[in-house]
Amino acid sequence: MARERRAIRRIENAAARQVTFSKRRRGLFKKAEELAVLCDADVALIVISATGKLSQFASSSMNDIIDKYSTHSKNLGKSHQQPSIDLNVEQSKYSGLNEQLTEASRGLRQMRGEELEGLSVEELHQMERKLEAGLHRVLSTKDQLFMQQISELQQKGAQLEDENRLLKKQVPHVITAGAAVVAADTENVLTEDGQSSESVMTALHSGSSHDNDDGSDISLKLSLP
Amino acid sequence: MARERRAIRRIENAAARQVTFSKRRRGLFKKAEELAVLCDADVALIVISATGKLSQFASSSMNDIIDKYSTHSKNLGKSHQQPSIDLNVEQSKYSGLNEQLTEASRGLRQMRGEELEGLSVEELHQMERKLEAGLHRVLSTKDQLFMQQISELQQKGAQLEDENRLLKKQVPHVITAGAAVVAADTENVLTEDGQSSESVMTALHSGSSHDNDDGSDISLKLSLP
DNA sequence: AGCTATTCATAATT
DNA sequence: TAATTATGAATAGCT
Repeated sequence: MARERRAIRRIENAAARQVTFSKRRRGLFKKAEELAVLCDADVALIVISATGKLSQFASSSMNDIIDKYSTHSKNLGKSHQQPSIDLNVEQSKYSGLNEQLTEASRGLRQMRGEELEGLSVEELHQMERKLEAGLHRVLSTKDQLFMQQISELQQKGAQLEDENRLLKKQVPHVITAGAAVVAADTENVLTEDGQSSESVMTALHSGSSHDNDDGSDISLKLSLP
Repeated sequence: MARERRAIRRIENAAARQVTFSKRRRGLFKKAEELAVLCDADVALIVISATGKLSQFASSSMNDIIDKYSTHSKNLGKSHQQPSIDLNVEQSKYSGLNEQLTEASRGLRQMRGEELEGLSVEELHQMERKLEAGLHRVLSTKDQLFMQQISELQQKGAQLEDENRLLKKQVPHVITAGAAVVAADTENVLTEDGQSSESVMTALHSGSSHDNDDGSDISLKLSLP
């Protein structure tokens, strides 16, 4: 697209290939995001360089989108039902989460308060969308934390089971009357959440009515005139 | 890129949005493939339109690429020894949930723009309230299921630990009879991955307490009066 | 679906 | 590696 057209085949020169990779990757991610925003589509993009470095973009939750893909392609892709933890990735959307939420809070304060006169309908819409996005990410993250916890508990449980099996082998005759032999095969569920936040129009309430803990309980209400 | 620059925000007009979607999607896929070919990279692209239609591109095998993504994304991705999990059975528990979500999403999409012409403001408000309530129920239910699962797993873990303790008490007595070597092996098994059994309970709380690096810590409460 | 006028992305070069 | 720039591509608004 410049100076001269370049044939679309593998660039043999490694340095040139790397340069082109950087440039085109940036462009590709930009366009992926633009498509998602402009057209309200779910977009997931994964790029792994020849050297193995990963970059990714997902308009919502990568795992949600992959799940949808799996469903669509009927591959019965249970292979990816594993608890998903897509943190710590280069382009992770979560890195800016707190920042965005801070911004959202400010926005909410503004909306609640007095300075609404100055905002146009379009600005309100935009704000609404930002809040939606932030909320989506929060819910997504909460789900992931849940899933992660469940996964960890399952692993620990499995470990304990193994351990117990071993111990029992060594104590063949010493099974005591009161030992709680747990039927350890109760269901373990790992189901991705059903994409709850495709768009949360006006109000959303995570009903996590649990005092308990993780601080991820969100209660947000946004309403437009 | 033409006639006039278009701001990158959701295109409100449904028809225009669809047209732009088609055009840009084609361009995006083209560039994805070009990047893969030119730079010898693995590229996976999934696009799901607002109406739920899927398109995809993968430079090699979509599943391979997703697997690589998963590997990259997870620190804990080594657990190929998951306890026998029957996902399919449990899926049924969620089928109703997903249905509700699908319905809610459809409704929300409708509210968002498409076929609203015929509805009065009052009807819209009513719809909004319905959806709000439905969403609330869905999220509530989901959270409760999560919590329930975690609770069950915790109980199970605690029971296993008790059992484990009991067994351990008995093992030393048995081994004095003869099998010292076996006992040593047992110790090793227990500490195989450096994770002691006692940490089962702490897993739950690990998600919330630290606002660390990964940005995944969410503790935010937004509420309007 | 096609057709341009424009803007954008980027290949070559510094 | 990061700019610069000339040029080919992509695409927004129309029809």
